[in-house]
Amino acid sequence: MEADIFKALADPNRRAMLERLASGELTGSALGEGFAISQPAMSQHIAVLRGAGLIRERREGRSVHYAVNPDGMAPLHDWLSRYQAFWPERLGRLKDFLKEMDQ
Amino acid sequence: MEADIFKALADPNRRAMLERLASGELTGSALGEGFAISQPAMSQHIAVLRGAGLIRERREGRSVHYAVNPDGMAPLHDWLSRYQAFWPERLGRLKDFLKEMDQ
DNA sequence: CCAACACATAAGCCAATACTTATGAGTCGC
DNA sequence: GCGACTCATAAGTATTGGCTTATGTGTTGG
Repeated sequence: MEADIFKALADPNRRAMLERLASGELTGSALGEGFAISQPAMSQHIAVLRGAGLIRERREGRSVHYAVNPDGMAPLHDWLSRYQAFWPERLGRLKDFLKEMDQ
Repeated sequence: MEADIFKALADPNRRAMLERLASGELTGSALGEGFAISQPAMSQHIAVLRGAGLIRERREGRSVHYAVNPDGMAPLHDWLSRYQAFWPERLGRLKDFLKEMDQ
């Protein structure tokens, strides 16, 4: 699981795809625009991201709408939290951020 | 930078090494114990982790002590925070954690 | 129906990478 | 100084991974 996530994120194209999806749901062809790779390459990347649980898909007619999976990054976050002890100053900044959010 | 981190973390052996180092500083040979790979392989993995800024080293005599770099994971954390909007419930748990820390 | 469309799968190719053995460079104890 | 020790580097090999072209599967509109 965790390993699949790290592997999926190791590729810059896949990270870029995720970042585009972070702005909202997109169909496969819409997501592919701006990438200098073929449609099959995109499809394969999507398969990897889905295999890692990072995206969800919703078929609608002949197109498929992809979106970021709400808690797909959770295992990564959990893994990363093991190292929070190493950056107390960042915790402070995060605290400020959360305080702001409360208002 | 960011790309180097993701690439470094894509390998399970390197992640395991980091997790061992999270418990505290270790020399190269001590870090290598329990891994079924050769010493040069370990050394190469270490070079990748250092290249990604994830570990620091301290020479002491003929051995080298490796440790997690305090803010090496910061770029990863920053990247990940872009997706925090997708897990509000996790933010809640984190808030509780920080509140506990204050006491 | 049938042609165009949207996406997935197959198969092959090439580059990146993780591993090996062999060796190098520096340090320590005797 | 010399052998043992710790780690790094070199060079070669085998696997992995991302890309391509070609093709398959399902959907839609005329």
